[in-house]
Amino acid sequence: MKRSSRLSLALHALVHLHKQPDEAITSSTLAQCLMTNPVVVRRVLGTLREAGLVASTRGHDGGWRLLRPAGEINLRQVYAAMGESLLIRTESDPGDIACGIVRTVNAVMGDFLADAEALLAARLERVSLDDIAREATPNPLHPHHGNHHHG
Amino acid sequence: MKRSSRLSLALHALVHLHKQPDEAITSSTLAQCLMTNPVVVRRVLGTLREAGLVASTRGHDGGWRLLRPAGEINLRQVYAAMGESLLIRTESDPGDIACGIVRTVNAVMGDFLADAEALLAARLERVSLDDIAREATPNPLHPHHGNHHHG
DNA sequence: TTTCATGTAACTTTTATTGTTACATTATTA
DNA sequence: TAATAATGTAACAATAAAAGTTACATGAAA
Repeated sequence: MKRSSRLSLALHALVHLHKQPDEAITSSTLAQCLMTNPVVVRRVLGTLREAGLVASTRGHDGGWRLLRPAGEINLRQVYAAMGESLLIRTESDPGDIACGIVRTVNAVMGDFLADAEALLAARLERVSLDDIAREATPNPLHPHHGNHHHG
Repeated sequence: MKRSSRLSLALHALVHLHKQPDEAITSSTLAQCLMTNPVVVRRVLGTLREAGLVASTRGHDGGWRLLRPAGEINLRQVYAAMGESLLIRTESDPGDIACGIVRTVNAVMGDFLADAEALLAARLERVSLDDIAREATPNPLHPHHGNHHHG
């Protein structure tokens, strides 16, 4: 795994958990699916656990499970749980703000990004984990071309 | 300069050029204002030049100028010129797409981000360089609190 | 008590960005 | 034409952020 983000790792793991609800999946197994390291999986799923989306059990037959139906988990929750911004940061470092222009650019961009953030969150809320899972195993009636969540 | 992005550097430089329209400003002078290196300034402004927003002249009394009135330059143009995405990339590396779930996650997120990108671009288009420049020298009638471009 | 799993700290590797040096190119001016 | 002052750009170094790895403690079940 090179350029992936924790967000897409999280989504990928959640889909796997959703598709195998009967038994817990270990970090090692997930790591193979996600082509990464068990510790990385624990780090990512650990933050999802703090958000109440998954649970982990230790010891024999331990591993990770979904705590809620996939239809009740939306991407906004996942994205919020990961604490990542979908938007880049444009602020300069603290030493720079002596310049009034820098402050203004930061302020304008900050306002813009805050607006945009809210906008994106509202859109993410409309995509559920189940939406993704359904696309991952296309219904024969709806072949898997790119007719996604638009609208 | 540590965490700044090329986008905010570009905006900062453009405001400076706007505020001093009478003579060209050199990379070195701008570098001092932006607290960075002349070469970095050239790199950033070089891409803005390709987009037709600024011009550079070499030799004696050379430097950088704005090519258009600040009211005709909007943030969408700047952002497009810089070739940067405001959104993070969530795609995994090519080796990962053997997994159908990864492909689906990538596809869904890709669609979402493409939508979001268009949305943000439309909003950026409504902010002009002049808007920023005016805030940087607040009109006494409109003190400089955070009444920015919302709406 | 052995085994298997997570929890987590510490460290290394990798990648992207930024900063820097050096020098060629071009334009102006004395 | 020579000196000067600027950009253009390649090549490299430094930095920071992210991911990968190792090692081991902790907890639960057989």
